[in-house]
Amino acid sequence: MIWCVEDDASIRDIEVYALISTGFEARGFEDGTSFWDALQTEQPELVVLDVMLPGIDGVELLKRMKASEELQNIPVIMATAKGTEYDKIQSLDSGADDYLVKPFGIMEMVSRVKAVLRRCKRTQPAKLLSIDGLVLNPSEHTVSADGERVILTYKEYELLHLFLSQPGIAFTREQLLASVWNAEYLGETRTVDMHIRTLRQKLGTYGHLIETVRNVGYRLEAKHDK
Amino acid sequence: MIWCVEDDASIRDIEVYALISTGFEARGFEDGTSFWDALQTEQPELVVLDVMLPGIDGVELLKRMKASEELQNIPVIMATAKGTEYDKIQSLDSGADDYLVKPFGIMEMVSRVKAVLRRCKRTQPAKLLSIDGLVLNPSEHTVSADGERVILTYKEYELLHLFLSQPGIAFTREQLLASVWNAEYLGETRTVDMHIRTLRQKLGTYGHLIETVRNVGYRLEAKHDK
DNA sequence: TCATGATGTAAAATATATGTAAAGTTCCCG
DNA sequence: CGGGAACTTTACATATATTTTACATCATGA
Repeated sequence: MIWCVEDDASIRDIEVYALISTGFEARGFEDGTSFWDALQTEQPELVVLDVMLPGIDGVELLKRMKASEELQNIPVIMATAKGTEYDKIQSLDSGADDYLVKPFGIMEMVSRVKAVLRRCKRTQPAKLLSIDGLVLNPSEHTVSADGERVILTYKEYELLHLFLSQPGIAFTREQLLASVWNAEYLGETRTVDMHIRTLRQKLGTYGHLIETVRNVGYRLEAKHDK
Repeated sequence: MIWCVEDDASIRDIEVYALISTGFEARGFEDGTSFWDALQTEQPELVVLDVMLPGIDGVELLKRMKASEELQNIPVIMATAKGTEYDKIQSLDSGADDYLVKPFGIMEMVSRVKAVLRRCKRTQPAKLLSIDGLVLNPSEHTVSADGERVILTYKEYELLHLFLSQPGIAFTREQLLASVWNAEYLGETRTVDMHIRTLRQKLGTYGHLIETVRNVGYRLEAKHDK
């Protein structure tokens, strides 16, 4: 969802229309106040923000966003009137991710939106996978049980990652081998069981979450019934 | 908070209004005495000061401010009547940060206020990235461990910068290559490991903060559990 | 209950990633 | 040019992860 804050209705409509026809979801705001109110309940992926606005101006809105823990990670592109050199620099200093100088072509805006989103995607904190007190953090590549760090090897981590990403569903050994290992193993071997064992051990109490499905493989029980 | 000292009520109101609608907090004073009194209890971020004032004049107020330990760091923009070259020079000599020649456009004033604030912001201490006694100063491009300067090469610095900017996050070698090196990465090589090694060495005790995430890459441990 | 196949367990054997050192390369600066 | 610093590559050592082997234990159905 992209939000465009622009007081000129015709410009705003073009922006929103262009973004929607490019495949984004988009929504327009005509002043800083309505935009700021909406921010309190919902957060967009990116904001295109005009500097000159009735009510609260764009630079002030930008500063407020960057001052907020929740909002500071939302990328912002500032739109400034031509020639306002001070404004341009001020915007960047306040943490804008890019700027547009009016009058700008609508395709330029779209491509800058894409560029900024691409650039920021890496920085976005990945969400956590968890069940009860068992938490897996993909971006940190860490696992903790009730706050205690659990050191896992690569395969153990990958197994747990797979289980947590689809709790409750049973995986055959072949599936596990295909996901965590790359190739296929021909001969029957106890490799998977081995790793399941060490994983269970390291998870302590939470090891019981990994159930064995006889003749099939393993599954992570969705609820902790201990 | 911006303070405007101006005896002409209509000009003063426009100034205050323009600043407020730009997002600043602002307050007006009609003479030098009330301004000076207020300075004793509260300090603004910046002052727009008219030269011609009833009671104490602007240049005199400026000199007093610059003579005061507490007040000398408050930036001041002087407003001088057109053609009074003498006032202009005297203002700058006395330590004004900028000046406006009457009659000035209200947006010009706002722009100069922003510009001066921006200029002063640079002088203020930059944001540091640190964990424990390990400090990286982006504006100085320096690193120190427990106060001791650590000399790093460019790549080492960039690596540490990346780690410190996102503590706890695990970076793959590909990500590190993409961030610190710009190019793409062909074939397996030990370059990253090499730089991690030298970085660890130079950081001494703090080198332990850089953890290796087997099969993935490296991560800066957020807490120092030496 | 017993037989049987599947899974749990432990330790040894193997494979692999990373640490380390040193040699080779590039690039910059006088 | 020449010297040096930073960077890259190579080669080997070491630590750790993974796989195998062998056997114990368990669940299930006749």
